[in-house]
Amino acid sequence: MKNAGREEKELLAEYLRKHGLKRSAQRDVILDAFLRSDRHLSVDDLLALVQRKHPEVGRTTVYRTLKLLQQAGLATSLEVQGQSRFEHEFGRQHHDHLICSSCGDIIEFSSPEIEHQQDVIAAELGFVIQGHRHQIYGLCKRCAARAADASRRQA
Amino acid sequence: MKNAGREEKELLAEYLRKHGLKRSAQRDVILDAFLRSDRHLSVDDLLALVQRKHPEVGRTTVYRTLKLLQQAGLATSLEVQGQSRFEHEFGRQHHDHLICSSCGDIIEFSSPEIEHQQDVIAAELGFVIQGHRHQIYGLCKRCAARAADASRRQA
DNA sequence: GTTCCTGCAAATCCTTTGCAAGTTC
DNA sequence: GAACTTGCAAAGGATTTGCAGGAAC
Repeated sequence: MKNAGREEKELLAEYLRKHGLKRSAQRDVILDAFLRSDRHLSVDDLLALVQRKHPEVGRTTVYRTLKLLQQAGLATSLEVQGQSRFEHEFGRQHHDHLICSSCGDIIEFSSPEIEHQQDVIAAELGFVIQGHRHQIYGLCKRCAARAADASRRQA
Repeated sequence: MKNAGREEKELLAEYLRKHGLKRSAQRDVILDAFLRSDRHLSVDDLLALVQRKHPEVGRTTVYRTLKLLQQAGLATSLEVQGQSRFEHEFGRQHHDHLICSSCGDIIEFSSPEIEHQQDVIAAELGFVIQGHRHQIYGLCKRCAARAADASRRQA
């Protein structure tokens, strides 16, 4: 795991250069924490990770840096319960999410069939797709099992 | 259009009775305004409609009544740009939405193929579906045409 | 009469913005 | 040194909640 995320770090550096922006210790640290995680982080999740080693970094900077990372193509966001969460974007194929309403777990899925159907629907309407969000809510395997168990015991 | 929404009104009455809740002038008026519209209303949209004839009704009551209508199965919500919007639920089949990022228009679609694929995906993961949200963003036919026009003129 | 409703103001949650001080190039 | 960044505090928008007065059953 040496040089983990080296490519992403260079991408950010390039983005900064191209846009006349500046490097900073905070940006380095936030990107690093972001890359080390493979979860769907909320702003506060990421802030907490960063503050473990750098308590002086502020929430505002995390917000601003995440926006930057999105613009640089390193992160994308999803909305879960009215809150933004962020995941890696670079080098990943598009996917959507199943979200467990019990434990909050977020599972990724991708479906060429669904993507294709979207195109068909849009084409019929003359609609030009720019993006989409598709979330499936329910119980993950574990929580479903637990729920089944509980109702069995009750019977 | 005599007795428009009579069935829905009875449904609400029944819901109130069953739950030991009370009827009120505000609830009548809000439901009525909601039923007369066929758009995807924000809380403030609905508030404005209601206040045309009943300026004394407060925003809080609209919030509370919309929650009630959802529980009674008369309304469902969708999230658009971090804001809730509401549409009729009773007697309607499930559908999802295309949202024009230029004019804000919301177009409905439904796709048995997509619904089926969702079931397949969930089944593979042992995930029990409770619901889903699927939104496609882009340009509606009219805005796409306008955009194409503008870029042509520029060339 | 008791219980439920209403509307206001205040509070909450997430996110953005103004600004003075600190950094980077 | 000019331009960009930061972190705080304040502002912002959407939604919820506490509460006293009013309506429904």
